[in-house]
Amino acid sequence: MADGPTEITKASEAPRARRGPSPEKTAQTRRVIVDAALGEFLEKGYADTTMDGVAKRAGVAKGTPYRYFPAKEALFEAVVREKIAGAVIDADPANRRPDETASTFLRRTMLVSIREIERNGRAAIARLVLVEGARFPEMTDIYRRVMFEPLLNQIRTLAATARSTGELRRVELEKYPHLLIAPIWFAIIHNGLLDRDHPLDIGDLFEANLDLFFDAP
Amino acid sequence: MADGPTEITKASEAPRARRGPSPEKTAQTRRVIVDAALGEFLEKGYADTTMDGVAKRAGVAKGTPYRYFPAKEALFEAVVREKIAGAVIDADPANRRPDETASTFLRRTMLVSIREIERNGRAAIARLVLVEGARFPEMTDIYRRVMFEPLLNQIRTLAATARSTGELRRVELEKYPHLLIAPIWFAIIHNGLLDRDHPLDIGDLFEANLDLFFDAP
DNA sequence: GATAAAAATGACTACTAGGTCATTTTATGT
DNA sequence: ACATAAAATGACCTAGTAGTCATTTTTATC
Repeated sequence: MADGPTEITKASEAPRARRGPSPEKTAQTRRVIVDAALGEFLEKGYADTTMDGVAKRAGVAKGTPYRYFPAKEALFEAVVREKIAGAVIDADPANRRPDETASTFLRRTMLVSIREIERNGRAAIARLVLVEGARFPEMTDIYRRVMFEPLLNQIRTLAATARSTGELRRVELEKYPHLLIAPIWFAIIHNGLLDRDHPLDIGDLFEANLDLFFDAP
Repeated sequence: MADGPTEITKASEAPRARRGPSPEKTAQTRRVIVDAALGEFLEKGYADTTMDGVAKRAGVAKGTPYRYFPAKEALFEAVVREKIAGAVIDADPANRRPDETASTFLRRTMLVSIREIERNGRAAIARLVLVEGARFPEMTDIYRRVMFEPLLNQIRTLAATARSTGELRRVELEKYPHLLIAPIWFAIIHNGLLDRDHPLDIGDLFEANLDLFFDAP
């Protein structure tokens, strides 16, 4: 997937002696470049980020990133792919404790990750994927498969269960689980793209929304 | 604001005889260029749109757009500025009929414009503003002032009124009028950027959301 | 039809930035 | 120390595109 400059020694050959800098150093360089690239992409967007700028920020020469990524596009894809991974908001019903209400469960799982979403940079990545999505449909596909659809399905399942136990009276969540996450996305674009000067507290907004479905305590 | 190629005759001078093509023709050319530019910007985004491409699409020569707009940036700004204008979703309480419930009023005003939002291209413009917003903060400012804040204020006012009459039991709307429009924005980015193949019906989503605040009929 | 003023043209320039590669540096095994 | 192979370098090449402007075309007036 992501090519490094080091040839992988085939198991069939005799493991030839390795010369030159250690693989650890190489991996480190790669990491520095990816981190620098993320910073540039977040600050300037894809089009306004230059490979030279990335190299400068990483403290390497113009040509070095090209030893790890064949083109700017590949660098971008690698960056997003590697940074999306940890960005999952999880509400897997399997983790629900016995006798825990759906409402409490959602506060313990979703709400907690949501409250960190701006601080830990995941909101910024979401915005990056959104904004560059038209140019990189594959990127958006990954995002959807990894983050989006699983969460919607978890919410749908949870809603169905909560309805059957009588905890949830409203029917809307089963048809439109989107209604639970819409305020999160709204706040993400609001805070980063629409009104940076008056950021919404994403956690508070989400809680207010939760109260609409599950009556406030 | 938007310079045309024709000098404006000052009222103090004798109104000299006008030569060359009529102002109507000139205005028409300008319109053709703006429309072509909108098309290109929507399809390719700002960075990937070329002035030559705009000219070709408009059926004019490379240099012609520059007679109307000094630079690509100015063309983009003019395009967005002129297309934002009509894109207002309105729920001005002043238009509320006597004895009309808040719920009915919102269905008659907001819901109607929302149901057209994809068809009439306003969703696409919203996405354009979002996606290019980082590069053109001024553009986003206009959007916020013209579309965003007025609507939020209208909703807030409406919520306060509906609460005082007892029609609205939930308190959330007064603190977070955003909760009413979040699903609209969510659907706009969902349909255009996240999952083009499975578009949500924005009107239905909005109605389901409305039912959360005002009990379903 | 001649004239003049504005509009339109498109070859041209300048510049930016992606990508290459011969050369140099680094680090390891002998 | 020396040899060697990988990693890193940065001058260089090139494609593409924003913006210019001398020239040509259009069209209303005389």
